[in-house]
Amino acid sequence: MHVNIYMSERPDFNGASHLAISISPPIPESKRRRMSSHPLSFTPLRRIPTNTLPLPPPPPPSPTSNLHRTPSSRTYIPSHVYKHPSAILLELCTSMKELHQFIPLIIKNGLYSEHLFQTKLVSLFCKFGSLHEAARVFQPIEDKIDELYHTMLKGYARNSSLDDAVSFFCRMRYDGVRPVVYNFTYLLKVCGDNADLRKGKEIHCQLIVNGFASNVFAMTGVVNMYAKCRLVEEAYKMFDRMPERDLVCWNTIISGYAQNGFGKTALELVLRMQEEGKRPDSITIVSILPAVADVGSLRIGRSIHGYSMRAGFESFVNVSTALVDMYSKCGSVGTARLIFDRMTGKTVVSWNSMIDGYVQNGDPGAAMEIFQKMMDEQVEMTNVTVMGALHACADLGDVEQGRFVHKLLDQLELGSDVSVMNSLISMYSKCKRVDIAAEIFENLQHKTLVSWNAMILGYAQNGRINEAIDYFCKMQLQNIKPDSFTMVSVIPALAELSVLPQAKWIHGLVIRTCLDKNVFVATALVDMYAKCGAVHTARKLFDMMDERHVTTWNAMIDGYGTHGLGKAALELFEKMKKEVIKPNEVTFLCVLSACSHSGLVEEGFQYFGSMKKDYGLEPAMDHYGAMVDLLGRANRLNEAWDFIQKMPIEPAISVFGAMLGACRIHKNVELGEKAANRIFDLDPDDGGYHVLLANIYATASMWDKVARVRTTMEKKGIQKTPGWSVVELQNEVHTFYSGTTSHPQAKKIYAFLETLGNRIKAAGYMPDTNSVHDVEDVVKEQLLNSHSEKLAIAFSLLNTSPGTTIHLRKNLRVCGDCHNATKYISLVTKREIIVRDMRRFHHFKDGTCSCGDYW
DNA sequence: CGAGTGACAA
Repeated sequence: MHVNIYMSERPDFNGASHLAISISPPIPESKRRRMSSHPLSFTPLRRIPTNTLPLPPPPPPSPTSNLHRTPSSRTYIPSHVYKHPSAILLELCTSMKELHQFIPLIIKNGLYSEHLFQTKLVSLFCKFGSLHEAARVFQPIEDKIDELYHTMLKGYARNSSLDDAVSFFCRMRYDGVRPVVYNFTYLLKVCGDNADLRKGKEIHCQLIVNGFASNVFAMTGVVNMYAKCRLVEEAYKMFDRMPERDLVCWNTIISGYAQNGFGKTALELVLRMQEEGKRPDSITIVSILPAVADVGSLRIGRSIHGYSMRAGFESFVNVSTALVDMYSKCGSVGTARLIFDRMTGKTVVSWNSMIDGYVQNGDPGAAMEIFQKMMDEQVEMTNVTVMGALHACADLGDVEQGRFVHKLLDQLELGSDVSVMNSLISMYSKCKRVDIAAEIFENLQHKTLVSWNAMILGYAQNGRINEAIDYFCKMQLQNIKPDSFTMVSVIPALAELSVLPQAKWIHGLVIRTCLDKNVFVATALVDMYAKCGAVHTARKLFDMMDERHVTTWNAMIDGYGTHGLGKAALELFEKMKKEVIKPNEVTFLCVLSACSHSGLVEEGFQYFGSMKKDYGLEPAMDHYGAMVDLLGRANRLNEAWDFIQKMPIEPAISVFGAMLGACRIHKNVELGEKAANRIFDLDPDDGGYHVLLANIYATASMWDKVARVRTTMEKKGIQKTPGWSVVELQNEVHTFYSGTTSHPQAKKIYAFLETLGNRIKAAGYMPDTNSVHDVEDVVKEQLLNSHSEKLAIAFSLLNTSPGTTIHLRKNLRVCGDCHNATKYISLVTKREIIVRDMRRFHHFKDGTCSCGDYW
């Protein structure tokens, strides 16, 4: 190392070692340090070093030179002419190790007691992050110059806690050091970074007391501090009061608005700054582009892009990266890619933005390609990269790629990053591997709220409702307060359970945690109440909301639809249009399904047409499926089949599935076979549709064909989804499967069903034995009687007091016989029975059903 | 000496 050689040769320092100090004027009494803790407090404050070398004449001041700043009481030394040797040496230090090597040499040269050296040393220790060593140098110095304090304060502000910085500032004041403006700028920055408003305000006061209230630097710091504490209004007040405002100050207030979600105001301020003759620089652009993304205006984005090009900012990596981000957030991922490809010297942030851009635009495959390319080019990744890649794997549902990224974590030493671990939990959950997600979650050392949320959502989305609710309770036992995300995960799980008391419980909890005003949470509640059969409660909640999202309207419309209240659904849709809420694809899906459940065929067609004509929404597969369902249920099967033939896109399984379902209802074997064949071409192994086809044959007494379907299923090992029904009783959820005998009350239930059977037969019920074959009529009846739905109803009747409404939920569609039987049961027992099946609600009352036998 | 791009869970 050349520096060491230089030192060992004992160079000639030209005697300029302490020029700044030796010619300084005497220290006024008022500035003397209190050194009560030091036994030598009476020693002269500024001793002249004993190893003084002969002084050269002071160099002439040069007006153009970069001035070496010292307090005004001392002489300015142009740095290019003169530099303190210890300063030169220390400037060559690039690491803590080198610094430690230098110190003995400097002590040996007798420079340790020089102020410039001391200050430089403190500064370097701070720079390398060792405040402890900096303080060890600082503490014993007897005659501390102001700069030493300022340097030490800077160190505390940059490396340590805000408390340490502030208390050091107090000590500095106590020691009689006069604060300079950059003491405040550093402190304000820490207050801002910590969002510590209380301390920020104190510093602000101190700043005023010390006469910096009109200083641009200080006040920019104040503006920034308030903005970072989320008080943009206050920040603007300070900004507005400033007598003069430079570019940095404008940038500060603009990014303040942008970062607090006021993109529009930020953009307006850019216009105003230009009116005041300030040209936006690259930092203005980088600050404003996220605001453009926030507003989502491609037009404004393009004009800012144009400005940047004219101003020559294109070559700045950060500007280009911000452009990539802006374009992809405005939905123009192609343009983002063009800019990305043209960039030279991409940073990891650029790569990350491109990956996230593709993920946000629903192209996880392209995101993974970029990720692959990044690995090929050996760009060093960050946790953000990995999170983006995991998100893409999750959207692809590709566990293998997800596992690959997971393995990469250990090499990157990101295995301890909570955010990354949370992304892993989400990825595995979305890839249907909740088991792995749960393992990661259990092993996670410092679980955050987000970890819990990800885990709860994972369970909820994988149908493991009980675990979702379990974890929700567990997290509260660990004193972790749920937020809106938790609620939005757990409420749909309860909606799936369809149990009213639990619904009310979570609603209460939402109110107690003050989350009831959150649109997403409130929407989830509306949806949940509708799915629990309490559609009117849902509507009350809907009406009480101050703010409604499209999804809120969708939930309510769908709620009416599944309850067979087609008219109410359409009225609400019209109201939505009047309130100028733009319906989306999902809205139309809800509307069409509402029409379908209520037999409103003409209305359905009208809305289907309006979708593209009035709203420019291209019908997707599900919309075609809904139309086939609409025609099919209304027994217009031939029209439905024609409709499928005329579809502009290749019909998928769901469309033929709707057709097959309609054929089952209306007992049409010919079209049913056609639809089934198309389904089995597309997916030969679906259990549900095989059963549906078998049922069609059974209804038509085509037993040989029934047998053929059954054989095919057995050969291929296709499983029929077992039917289940659930009811809630005194905070316990009871699940019944067909023919179950394991329930503690099983004997009682079957006995009760027998007497009940006689009662409803007396009222006119005829068991639909047609759909069962090969066995005696008595056995047929027994088979029908063991359907999960009847078991659940019997159980509820046995265990609730007369007059109580019965709610039950089943996974498949209600079968014809159960539907008919339930009508009679509601009549003879004078009970209201609400059944939620796979598709809709059935309200049984006084011998009729709300679906009007139309399901 | 003050300003600045990406960011986990719906």
